Amino acid sequence: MNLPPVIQAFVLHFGEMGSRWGINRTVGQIYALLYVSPEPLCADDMVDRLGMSRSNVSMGLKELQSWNLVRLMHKPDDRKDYFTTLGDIWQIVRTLVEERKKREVDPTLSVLRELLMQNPAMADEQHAQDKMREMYEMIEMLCGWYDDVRRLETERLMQLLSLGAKVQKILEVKDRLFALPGGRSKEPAGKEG
Amino acid sequence: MNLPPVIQAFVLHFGEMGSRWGINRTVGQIYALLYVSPEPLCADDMVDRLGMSRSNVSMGLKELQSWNLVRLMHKPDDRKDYFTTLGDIWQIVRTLVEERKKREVDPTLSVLRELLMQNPAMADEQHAQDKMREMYEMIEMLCGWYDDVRRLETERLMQLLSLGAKVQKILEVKDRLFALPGGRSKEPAGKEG
DNA sequence: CACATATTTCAGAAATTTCTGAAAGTTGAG
DNA sequence: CTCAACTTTCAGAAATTTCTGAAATATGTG
Repeated sequence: MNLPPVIQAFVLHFGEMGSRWGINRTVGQIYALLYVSPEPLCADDMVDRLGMSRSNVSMGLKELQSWNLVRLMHKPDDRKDYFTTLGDIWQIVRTLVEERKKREVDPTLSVLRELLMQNPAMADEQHAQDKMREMYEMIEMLCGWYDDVRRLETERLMQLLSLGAKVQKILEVKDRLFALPGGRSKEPAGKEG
Repeated sequence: MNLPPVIQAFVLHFGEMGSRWGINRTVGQIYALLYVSPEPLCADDMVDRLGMSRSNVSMGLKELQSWNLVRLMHKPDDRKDYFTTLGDIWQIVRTLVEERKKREVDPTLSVLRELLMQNPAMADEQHAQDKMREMYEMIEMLCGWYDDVRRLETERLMQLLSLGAKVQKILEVKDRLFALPGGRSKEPAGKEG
């Protein structure tokens, strides 16, 4: 590797992290390098700095493009492809979550839905389906929440995150304010309304 | 494998998912099987049903115990170790998040903190540190939020999730209610009181 | 088209991870 | 202590994933 020490440490760490999250180590390194680079880099830059083969860089970039994590650019009078990460860190996280949902969560929901349609042949299958339903409903709930918050502007999202569980307190106030004599204030907050 | 079809499909799918998230396929299978089993299972049960070696099951269970995902039990007059998953699906997700934070997020924060202390030797390092700071601050913010919501009871958490971005509307109402003439209502919502 | 420059593909090599059987370790009962 | 029942360890085998160099492909230029 041919990088200033601080950048090298960062790149190595994110290579490791990547591989713990099912992302190829070198793909993690390429992305980390792009993330901290002030200018777009071409494949040969990455070969120089990361010390991996040209073909490996090529495959890594292809992978990153398929994840929408990287954008291809050109410079005038230069036939090389240059790459950058796109957006700020919040946009990056949004993209990561979106892609992982598409690739792993949605297919899991499909599988669960399909298995829940089957007729249980025995008691164990019946019980298994109950557990699968429990899981299905949780994932659906998380997806519903995600679908809602992903539309927020980053500014608003950060506001919400800063609030944390204090939202809870606001809800309690709301509950008290709108409490009806019949005790309807205890009904769970629904999405409608 | 020696499992009813619905359970087998579930176990296989979660083995796949596990391996996409950096969890060994067979560990995923063991956990999936335990999750849908109505009764605690012993290692030999798992060997029978999953068709893997006894030693593999032993290692998988050790791994799952280190993640606090599985509890060891005993039956009267039986020297075997029996295992179950613990808690409902929400508790499971909490445990997963907690452990992953401990193993991956916290160490990442340490690395970033350390790298941000270094004196940048050149312009590129300076820029890299700016990007690392951006990342560090985002992770801190997410952790702060997590630290808040993880304390909520599941019932409350679900309520919050169902609300989704509607919390936003409540905030807007609050902003209007407490708006001061000087325009202070536009300050970002802080964690302090 | 021929050439130079650049990228991609892919078969096999290398590295890593996972899995297994055999041996060693542990534990409770007699 | 000895035995039987059970679990863990671990070195090497097997499987999988990653990486590479060489060849193929693509593309802009004259």
